[in-house]
Amino acid sequence: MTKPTIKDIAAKSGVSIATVSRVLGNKTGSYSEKTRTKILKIAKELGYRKNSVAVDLVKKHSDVIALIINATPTNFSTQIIDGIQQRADELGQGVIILYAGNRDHALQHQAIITALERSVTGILLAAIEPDEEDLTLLKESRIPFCFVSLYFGTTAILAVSSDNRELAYQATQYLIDRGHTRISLAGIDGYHTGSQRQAGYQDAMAANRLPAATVLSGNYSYEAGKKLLQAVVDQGSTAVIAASDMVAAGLLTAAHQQGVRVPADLSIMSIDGTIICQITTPALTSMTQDFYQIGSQSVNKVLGQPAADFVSVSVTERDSVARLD
Amino acid sequence: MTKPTIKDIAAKSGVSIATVSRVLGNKTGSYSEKTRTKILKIAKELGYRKNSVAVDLVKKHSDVIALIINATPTNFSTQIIDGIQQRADELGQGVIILYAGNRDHALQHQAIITALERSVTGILLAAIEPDEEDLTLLKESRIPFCFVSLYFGTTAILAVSSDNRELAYQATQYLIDRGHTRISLAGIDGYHTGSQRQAGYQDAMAANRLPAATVLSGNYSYEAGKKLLQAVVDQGSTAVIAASDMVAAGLLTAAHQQGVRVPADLSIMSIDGTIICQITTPALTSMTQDFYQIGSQSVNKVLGQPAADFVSVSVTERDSVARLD
DNA sequence: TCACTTTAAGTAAACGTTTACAATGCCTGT
DNA sequence: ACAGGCATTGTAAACGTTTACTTAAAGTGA
Repeated sequence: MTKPTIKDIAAKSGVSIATVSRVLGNKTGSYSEKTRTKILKIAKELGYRKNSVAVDLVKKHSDVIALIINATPTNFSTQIIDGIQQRADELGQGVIILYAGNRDHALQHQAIITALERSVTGILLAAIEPDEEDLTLLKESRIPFCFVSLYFGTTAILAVSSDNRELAYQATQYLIDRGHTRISLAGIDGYHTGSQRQAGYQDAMAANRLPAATVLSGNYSYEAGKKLLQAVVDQGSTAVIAASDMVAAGLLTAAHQQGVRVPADLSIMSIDGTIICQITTPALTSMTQDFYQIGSQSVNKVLGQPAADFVSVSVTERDSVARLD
Repeated sequence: MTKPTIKDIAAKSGVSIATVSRVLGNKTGSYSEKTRTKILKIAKELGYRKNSVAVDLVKKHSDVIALIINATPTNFSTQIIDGIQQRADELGQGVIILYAGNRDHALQHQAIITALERSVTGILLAAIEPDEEDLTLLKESRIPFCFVSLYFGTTAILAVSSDNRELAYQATQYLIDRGHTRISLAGIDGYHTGSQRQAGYQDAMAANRLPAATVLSGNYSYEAGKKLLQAVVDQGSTAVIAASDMVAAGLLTAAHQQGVRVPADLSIMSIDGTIICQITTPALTSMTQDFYQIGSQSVNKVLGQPAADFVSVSVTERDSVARLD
């Protein structure tokens, strides 16, 4: 037995497929109660399940938004996804997630194409740094897209994120307020998010007439953090701002291994504020982002609803920052 | 301008849509090189992008496998996804991920239905415990499904996972070999995975003529771990097997807070072996699962290729287990 | 040159829905 | 009893592809 269609239901109940479609689609007021119950009964008997592919084709439209993610944001992705899923649900949209690997260009490109070919309502790109080609592809398609947790420095491209410059500025100021003057910034890359944070850090240092250290670049990973501790020590800093919780965790592991005490010898300020911060010893003080909000606002934005460009950040004090006197 | 179709290409190049379709679909040997280049050129000019929805409809088939995940496996999900994506790619299948929230029944059900309606090649359910209704739904559909990281105790239902009984047995034996006799098991639930691990633990204890402690149940989360430390202490155990890295991390945090030294006062053996184990202090000794393999094998299995039922586990020694003398 | 094969291309049906439009029958008020 | 309206249903086109079948043209060997 092959999968039943509305044609089967129509045949079995002696009505036309149009009527079946209307009943199943809940078009009000165009069929009698009697037909309705009969059709519903037969549909259930047959184990009918609608073919969304056919529906999408005729409607030229999907009621689905595609979310493209990569491996990097492991730690915070569930919060973003929760926010997206929840808000999408409220707006009657389904969500499919496309995985773009670990900053893998081919996969990333493939994911975008897949989304485009499926006539989705909108495309969300979480923590994805697109290359020119991808961006052109997106722009030329008729379908709206929005970057999540990434800001281009222009409102011409839809995006929802924390204000990375402000975030880094606050992180830096927080450390300065606690007496630190030699502060490192570690683990960021040279793309949008990274350079915005770098700017915030440098501005804050300058505003306090303090010399900014050379930024220690990395890829937001645990391994990067581990590798960068030595450089931080070499810079003679008493505090370091980590580009992510993972970087912070890596710095901390390396610190333990090399006998650098945290926070006595070195204070660590992390960026993200996920559960990772609670797991380490000492727990990591962090600039905490509201990933759930970022997710739900981005859904609003990609669907053309009013939405914030930036969502607020706050510092969560834990145990990795010392006050210097 | 609306999205171009093969009809537009056909019109512009003066051939029929059949020919266009053949060229674009790379059907060899049924068109001349000249037409081919002409069509390709025009397609590019027009910015043509195939409509997968229409293709799927006519082919009644998707070349896509659906992966349903929930929030719980945050920690290991990327490895599983990597394995799945990689293997699926090799076999010419795309992957779409459907998110089922935090063990949210409605969402989970919805995700299954979505997959069913989209005529995917196969459905993968990662760390999902289905209820009867979901299982019936899946069985009655014509499409193959495979559970990932969950074993039903029967080969009637496709599944790929670690051998949870064996895993727990080994974990227990490992601790016993190091002189522990009072061992707790914390954080598991009563479903398949949980009860298999419980059995392994109890068997190992019995085989060593040791009394098994009452199993401390939980939901594999950090919070559960935190909450359960006191119970572990109350059981007077010198060692505890944690149901997951997150549970282990929770136990450890609570231990720090309550002055219980790890591993001096209490040894912790974690299950999973993700990066979390490296982040904590002390680093967590773990039963390490090969999630990448679990992922790739499950793709094989759901596509009808030869595949393992179980993938091997191993212990990774770190610093959270003490030897008792 | 003729019958025959090969190559290149076209025609039209099919996939499973939705929906504009048409048709039917019944009811209403006069 | 009849025009008009409404409720209910049917007919058929459309969505953008793929593909079986057909046709036309060109090449082949004797």
